[in-house]
Amino acid sequence: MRRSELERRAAAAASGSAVTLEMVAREAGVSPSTVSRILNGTARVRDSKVRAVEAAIAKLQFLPNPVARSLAGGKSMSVGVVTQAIDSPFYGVSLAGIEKGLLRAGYSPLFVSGHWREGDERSCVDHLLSRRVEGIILMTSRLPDEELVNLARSVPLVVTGRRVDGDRVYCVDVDSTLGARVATDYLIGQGHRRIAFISGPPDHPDALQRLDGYRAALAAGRIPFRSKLVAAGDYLEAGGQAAINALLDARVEFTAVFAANDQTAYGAMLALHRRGLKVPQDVSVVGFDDLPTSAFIVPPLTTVHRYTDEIGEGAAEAIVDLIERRTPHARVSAPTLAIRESTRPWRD
Amino acid sequence: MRRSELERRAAAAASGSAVTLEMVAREAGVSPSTVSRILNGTARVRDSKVRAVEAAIAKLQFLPNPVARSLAGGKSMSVGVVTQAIDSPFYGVSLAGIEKGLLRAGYSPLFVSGHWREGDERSCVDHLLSRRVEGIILMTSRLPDEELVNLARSVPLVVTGRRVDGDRVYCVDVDSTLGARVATDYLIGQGHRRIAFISGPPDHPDALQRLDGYRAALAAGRIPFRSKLVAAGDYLEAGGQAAINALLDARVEFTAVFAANDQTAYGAMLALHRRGLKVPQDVSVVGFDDLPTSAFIVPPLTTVHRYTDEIGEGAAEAIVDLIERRTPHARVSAPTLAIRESTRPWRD
DNA sequence: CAGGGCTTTGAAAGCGCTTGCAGAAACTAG
DNA sequence: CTAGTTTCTGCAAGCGCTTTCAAAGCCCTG
Repeated sequence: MRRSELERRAAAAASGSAVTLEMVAREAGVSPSTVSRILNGTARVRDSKVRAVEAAIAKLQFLPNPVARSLAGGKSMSVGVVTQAIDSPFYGVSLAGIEKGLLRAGYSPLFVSGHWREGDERSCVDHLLSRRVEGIILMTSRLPDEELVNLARSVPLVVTGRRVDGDRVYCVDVDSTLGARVATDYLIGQGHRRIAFISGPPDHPDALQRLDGYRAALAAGRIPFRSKLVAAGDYLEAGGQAAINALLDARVEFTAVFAANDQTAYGAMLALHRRGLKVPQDVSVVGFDDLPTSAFIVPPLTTVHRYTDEIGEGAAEAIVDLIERRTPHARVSAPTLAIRESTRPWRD
Repeated sequence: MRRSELERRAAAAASGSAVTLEMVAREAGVSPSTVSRILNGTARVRDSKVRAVEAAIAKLQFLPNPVARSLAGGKSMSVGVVTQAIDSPFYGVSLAGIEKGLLRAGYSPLFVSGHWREGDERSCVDHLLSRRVEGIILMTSRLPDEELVNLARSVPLVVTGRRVDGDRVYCVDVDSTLGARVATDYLIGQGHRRIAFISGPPDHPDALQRLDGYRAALAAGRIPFRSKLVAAGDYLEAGGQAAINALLDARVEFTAVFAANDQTAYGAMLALHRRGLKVPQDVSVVGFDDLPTSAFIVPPLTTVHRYTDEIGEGAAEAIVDLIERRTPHARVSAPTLAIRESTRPWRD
């Protein structure tokens, strides 16, 4: 069934003769306007005609041309998605969620990557605008707040990974501060006092939030914050590795490491291993993100689980709400801690 | 500069007044056709007018509307990309390559996921066709050969991960058989004789190729193939884990494991660890794909490196060639072995 | 059964751009 | 300087669909 349709369509396209709305109209003995109205539900149409048109559509295997639709209706039924790295294990899951949520509502996603560069991101947005998208989802954008607010004047925006207040801007995000807090609390609860923190890139809003959460947990645990325990990472494995090496070279003592994301944690674990330190016997490690792989590395990583798919679906839902002038209410669950085997209690 | 343009555009869109080609024509004192011709280089135009139009374009910040362009010109400047799982770490890198290659040639990608399901894949293709893409890239498609050949009558195709012969079909792929051969050869060269193989899903062409390569290497090394050494995996971590457990439970003896992909290898390593076997001291492990993470797990994984970005860029290049009626010649480099620390020589 | 008020429907005018066609302009040659 | 070419360039007709506007049809009521 589906199969033959595909073939028919293929043949049609090959011969350059796609079925048009007009052909349907003729076949059904009504005017194009009527067909259009039935298709879009923009007006009541006599039942008998509805049936005739539906029959014609089925017979001709008509599929409306979205391009013509966009042009005529001024709406493209597509939304732009600016991600930073389509190949990052982290974004992948969100993107899948976005795709799912958008398709369900009849929109198609247009993915483009900003590569963490402000300039690239700007041209992505331009590109999307020129494609007449009806909304844009920005994953952890780097553009300044004010620019986003401004952009929102022309097209609704959903941003993830940071907070921006504006008229047609909606933020869907997990609470990174809370996640970091939970992770650090856990470590403290396990008896750790000297907890190193490997940060993310300092120009990343959520990296800062994670640091805040770490500090808040320390404060709550009456442990003084010591900047020597904080090492700079870059959200990548290499950064985590370098950070541990730096810490160890500086002879900083710690019994646990909280890495700002899982990739950082992987790098950290490798560095510890190379220096002869065992996880979790000598050092406990906690990550953030809970990448699919994290449950399978050796040892399985204790990490902050964030509901990444929810971010994606939530973002999709919110942008659709915004486009259709409803008030979005998408929320994502609070992060939780997935306790696995890279941590253990500490007793001095 | 860029900044202000974006703002201007935003404002324009907000007030519903995008700059049109006609406005440019008026500003430059020529007809719309002339502007169009200059834009597309479809005809010679007097120098003075070219300059006038260019000035007008710059002044008005005109950006042609791709939707109108598609409708009028019958070409959408977009190509569909059917991937199986946008969130798989493996596809990510290819997708990035595709995006890069396509954008460079002026096309935009439309990503959709088939989720490894034939039905989903079919609707993806339908969706893309309805969006009037000019070409489709299918990443490891599941559709039958004949259907693809047929589809190619309506739109040029590039398929990865398998071979299909047809008129407007081009395959870009790494040689999985060779990759598997290289990996297994290496293990044999290190003195291993009992090499287990964890396969991929049997309905996956490249999974079969990997098995072939494994067998070919054994044959070349005069080692009899033993089916007990082959365990079924699913290209995911869990499958690798289960496979090792099955092997161990069946008391199959082996000193090395060749996993059909890296994710499988991760799962295998975890299972070995849980059973108290050390990698590489007790068992050597080799993977396939060389995911970015593989260099950072403990121990860093020896694995077949495939130039995934080349697959993406090659696919993009090929589809553009096909669309523009040139003969594609994109090739991807042969896989190589990234030797790291999950393997060691074996002496009985 | 005429008149009023709704509902249903078609004609036609676009949406912004491309392109075939034919007239205008610019050259060349005689 | 004119006829014959070769270049330019504008007009107008779409691409396939949406949407306004007004005419047509329908159902009541008095």
